[in-house]
Amino acid sequence: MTAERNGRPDVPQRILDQATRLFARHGFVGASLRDIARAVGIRKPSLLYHFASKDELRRSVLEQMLTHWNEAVPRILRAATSGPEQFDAIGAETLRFFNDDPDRAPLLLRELLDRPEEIAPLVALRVQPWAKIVCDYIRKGQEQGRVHPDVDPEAYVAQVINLVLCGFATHASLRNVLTAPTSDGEATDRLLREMLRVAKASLFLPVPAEPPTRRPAASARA
Amino acid sequence: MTAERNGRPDVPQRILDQATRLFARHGFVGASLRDIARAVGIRKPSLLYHFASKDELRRSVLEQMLTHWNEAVPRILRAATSGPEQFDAIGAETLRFFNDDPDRAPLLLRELLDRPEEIAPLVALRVQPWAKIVCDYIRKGQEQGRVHPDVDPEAYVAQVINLVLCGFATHASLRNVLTAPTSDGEATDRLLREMLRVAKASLFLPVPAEPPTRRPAASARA
DNA sequence: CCTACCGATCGGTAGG
DNA sequence: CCTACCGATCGGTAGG
Repeated sequence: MTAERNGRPDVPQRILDQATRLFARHGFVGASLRDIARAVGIRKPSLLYHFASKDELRRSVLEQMLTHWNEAVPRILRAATSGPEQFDAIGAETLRFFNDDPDRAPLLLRELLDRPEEIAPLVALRVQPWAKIVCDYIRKGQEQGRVHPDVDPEAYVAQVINLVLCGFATHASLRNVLTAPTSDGEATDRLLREMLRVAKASLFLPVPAEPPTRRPAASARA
Repeated sequence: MTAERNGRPDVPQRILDQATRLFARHGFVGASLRDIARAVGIRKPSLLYHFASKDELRRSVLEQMLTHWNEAVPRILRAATSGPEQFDAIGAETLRFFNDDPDRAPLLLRELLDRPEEIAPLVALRVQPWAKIVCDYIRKGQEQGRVHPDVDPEAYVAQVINLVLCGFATHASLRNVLTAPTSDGEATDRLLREMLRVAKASLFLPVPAEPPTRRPAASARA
């Protein structure tokens, strides 16, 4: 346990939290050690006592986020066990990860832009198990005729990652690109709902009409 | 004309080009005026003779990109006139815009992350006409039963922008997240193809089997 | 965890 | 378009 007796997290954790926030908002070079220290309520040299350099702080921030991701993966894979709403369950758990801390998507996206050669393999490693499950699920669905036969599983997964990452990282900016009349919360809802719908509709075949009490389809539509 | 007699662009244009490149690669704070000046082959004070401040240089870079976008829009809208492959034509022209200069997507994405409140309305203004056409096209398609009735046109457009922007900005990093066996060019192709497929498959209904010889289409909808 | 301080680099200016 | 220079801020260190 790294939390102190009173409710407040200990200093290293508070540094990590504020660094996450400021790196996500202003980027690695745009957020100075002074800014981060001030947000924590200490001086810069004190910060450097806990993290030997700015770059070590960056790596620690990233590592903490990937640890959180690793904790979320079992939940996601459990959601992917069986049942007709597997996809919704995986989607809900994945969205939850980015919703739990709104800094995660922009932080990851910035790292991908700033240091692709360093981050890509790191992400690949952690996303691999998740992606493999989803790809297998897709291929099985294709054999069973539930999934579009022309889906390229790996490329589909990559594009959905793009969609989710960018969707969360810029939804604060892009929701106003839509017509203004909607409230902020409503605009976010519309964007999230459409994000999931796009991911689903591009994956599944339009269900060959075999729900419980339906006749052999053909004319059913609307 | 701003180009000199010999093939080389004039100095301000060369500054804009290098600034675009370095802002896209390292971000606004991460690319110094010294770096940009050196890439052009002049000294920093000379650069500041052409652009009064770093921020003015940033605005000029952005303005040039939006100007290029404005030049692409008529081509895109012309492609959207009529014919069954409207969507492919719009897609091809839009992809061409980002392909013509690989710095455009990351530059725009970085600006959206760094200065959402400044960039969002600016993008909204320039994307509005394009988005309106696409939204009208979607709604017409919905009335005609060619497009999924549960597509939220504005949200769909926003998500496709996300997909394209992030897809181009990070495709260099994420294509290796896929299985490695493919060559770089092939991986890019797979990602681009899947990007278009996702955008299309989530939009159109699975063509109600009434190809060339079209009749009034009364039976297609219950 | 602090004060005091370091060289390097930042954006920008003076002056020609 | 240049050389020479400015104050401010950067990441990081000494020393307690």
